[in-house]
Amino acid sequence: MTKAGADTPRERYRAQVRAEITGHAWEQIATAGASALSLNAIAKQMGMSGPALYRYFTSRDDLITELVREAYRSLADTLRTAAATGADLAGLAHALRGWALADPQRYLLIYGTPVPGYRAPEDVTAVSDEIMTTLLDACAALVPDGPATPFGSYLAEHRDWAGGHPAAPGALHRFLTLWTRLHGVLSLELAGHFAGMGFDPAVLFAAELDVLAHRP
Amino acid sequence: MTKAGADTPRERYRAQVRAEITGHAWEQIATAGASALSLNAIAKQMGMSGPALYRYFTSRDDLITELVREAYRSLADTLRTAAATGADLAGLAHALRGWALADPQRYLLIYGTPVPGYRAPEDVTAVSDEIMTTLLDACAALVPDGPATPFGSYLAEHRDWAGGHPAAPGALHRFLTLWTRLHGVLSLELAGHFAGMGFDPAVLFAAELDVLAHRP
DNA sequence: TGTACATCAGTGAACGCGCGTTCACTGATGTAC
DNA sequence: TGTACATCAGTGAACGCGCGTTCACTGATGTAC
Repeated sequence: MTKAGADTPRERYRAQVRAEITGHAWEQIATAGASALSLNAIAKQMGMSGPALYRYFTSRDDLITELVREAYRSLADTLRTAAATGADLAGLAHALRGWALADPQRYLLIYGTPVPGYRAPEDVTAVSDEIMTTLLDACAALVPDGPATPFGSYLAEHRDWAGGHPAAPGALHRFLTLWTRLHGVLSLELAGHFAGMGFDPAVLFAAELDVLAHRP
Repeated sequence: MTKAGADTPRERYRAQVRAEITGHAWEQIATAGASALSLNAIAKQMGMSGPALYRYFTSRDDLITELVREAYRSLADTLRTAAATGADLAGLAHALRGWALADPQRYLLIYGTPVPGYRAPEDVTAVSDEIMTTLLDACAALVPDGPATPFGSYLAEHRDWAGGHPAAPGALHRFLTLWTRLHGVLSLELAGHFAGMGFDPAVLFAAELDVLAHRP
C-alpha cells in the first residue's frame, strides 16, 4: 500500500524534517511576520541548500498553508482539551487568550490581516468549525440562557453557519459576541495599540468576559 | 523665509506630485496590501524612473509613514466632521464603519497586524488622541451614564491615556468597550471571516452598537 | 527686458541583494531475489 | 548473506526577477541684477 499513514523509516524521516522546517518557519514568522517568510532563509538556518526544501513543500504557498493548518489545529486542540477537562465558557476564553499570547503572530496568521493574494485551503474549514462548535457548546451550556434579543431572533433565521448545532438563539448571539469581543481586545492588544495606555489588557479582557458570562 | 507653508509654484508642484505618489500607493495597498508596497512599481505607474521618487520621499519607510499619517488624519477628520454636524455615539460609530469599508486596507494599515519591524512615528499619537477624544466626548455625552462597574472604577485609577479628559468612569468604560467591540466586528468582517456564514455583518455591528448605547 | 547664475526635478546606469523555482546530477538508503 | 536495482534526499549551478538605493548627469525652471 505505502499510503499516507505508513511508518517506514523514510516516512518517519520525512515527517521529522517537515516538522523541523515548520519549526523554523514559525520562528521566522514570530520574528518578522508572515509576509517575510522565505524558503531560502529557512534552508540556510537548517544548513541545507534552498532547493532541498522542495522535496517537502511544493512551494512557498504550500508551506504557508501547512502553517495555517497547524495554527487552526493547535487552537482547536487547546480548546477541546480545556473543554474535556471541564472548563466552562470563561475557562475556554482564558485558554484562547493564553494560546494567542503564547505566539501572537500565530494568532494573527489566522485571525489578522489576510496575506494578500493568499487563499486558505478548503480543509481548514472543518477545523475552524470544530473551534466554533467547542465555543458554541460552552455558550449553550450556560444557564441562564441569554435573553431573547432582536439579533438573537435574526440569527435563529440565519444559522446555516452553526451547522445544525441545536443552540438556542440566545446561545448563538452569545457565541458571536464572545468571538468578536474577545478578538477585539486580543487583536488590539497583540498589535500593541494598548501600549502606554496605562491599564492592563487582561483586566479589560476579564471585564468583557464577565459581561458575556451573564448577559449577551 | 521659504519655510513649510510657502506657496511658490515649485512648492505647489511638489505637493501635487507627492499627492499623486501617495494616491498610487493607496491603490497598490488596496490591491495587494501594505507589505507589497514598492517604490519602483509606483514610479512605473507614474511613467517616471524609480530614483525620481527619492526627491519626494527619502525612503520606502518614509512613504509608509506618510500613508499612516494620512489614514489617521482622514479618520480623525471623518469623525470630527460627523461630531460637528451633531452625530451622537451611534452616528460616529456608523461613520467609522463607513470609513473602514470604503478602504479596508487603509483601516487595516493602522489597526491591523502591524508591519513587522516598522515603528509608527511620534507625531501620529496626537491625531490618534484626537480620534479617541472625539469618541470619548460622545460617550460622556450619553445619558444615562454607564452604571458603576468594577472595570469602570479600575479605569478611573488608570486614566492617563484619557489625557485629562473629564469623563466619568462609566464613560471611560463605555469608550474602551466601544472601541474594542466595534474593532472586533469590523476587523473580522474586513478579513473575510464572516464570509459564507449567512448573516449580515452590518446587523451584528448594529446589535453591538445598540447594547453600547444603553449599557457598557 | 535681458542676461548670468542657482536651484532642483528627473534620468540612466549601476550596485548588491535575496527571492522562488527548475534542472541535471550524485550518493546514500532501502528493496528484491 | 550477498548482489543488482530502484528509490529518493540533497547539491550546485543557473534563470529571471524585482527590490531599495546611490550617483553623476542633463535640462528645465526660477531668481537676481
